[in-house]
Amino acid sequence: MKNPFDNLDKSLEHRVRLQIMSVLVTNEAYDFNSLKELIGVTDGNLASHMKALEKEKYISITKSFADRKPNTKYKATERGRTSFRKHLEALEDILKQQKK
Amino acid sequence: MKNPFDNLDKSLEHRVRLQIMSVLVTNEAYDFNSLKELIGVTDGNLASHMKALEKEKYISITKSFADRKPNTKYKATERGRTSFRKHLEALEDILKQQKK
DNA sequence: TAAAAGCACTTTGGAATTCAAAGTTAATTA
DNA sequence: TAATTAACTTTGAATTCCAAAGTGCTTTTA
Repeated sequence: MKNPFDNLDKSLEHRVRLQIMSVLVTNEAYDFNSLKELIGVTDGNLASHMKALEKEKYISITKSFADRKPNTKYKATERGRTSFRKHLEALEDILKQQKK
Repeated sequence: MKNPFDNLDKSLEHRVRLQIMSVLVTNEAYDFNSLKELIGVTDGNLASHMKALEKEKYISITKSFADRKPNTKYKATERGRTSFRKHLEALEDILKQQKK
């Protein structure tokens, strides 16, 4: 096995972004405020992490008005799902390596 | 299950330090230069990561002269092993959560 | 014995990352 | 039209990270 540490994804090494992707991969979609509450970060901070993930094309954004309020929904893209899975696989390999 | 993301260890979120601990937990001891080669970092960079781990009391250091050259050996402390294991457990929980 | 070399740092300076807080914009409600 | 709310963007500061240069100690070489 190649060195699994080399397969870690830089964008997903940060705890907050890992958690965001974790939520978006298991949920069809998730909105800004729910994500903010779940993760416990400020709105500005969340927005900037979302921007980083968007830049990587790991997520897509849909803006609308729901209940007459602005509502932003995020989804994981296929690319995002693949990268997330690979990152988890690298983590799994690290775990396996440890148990030997 | 509590939120596994809260159980991640700040000191072990960095790729290099995670790899260092991974090596030290599976090997009785490891010296500076072997670690440096294995991980592929500069000596100064490695030294500063080691210092961070030492500050957390995750590793212990033994200096000596071997083959008439200075030789620094690192070991994982019990505290380091425990923290490392807990970090991996948190990662495992995250992985499990994903597979549900 | 003086100079050179090697190891393991420490220091320095700069770049990148992260964060909270404040400011901004667009749409809606009063 | 003023106030409110969501979802940002900007700002400024703190922290982290890194390579490169410099240092101290010991051994080797000349």
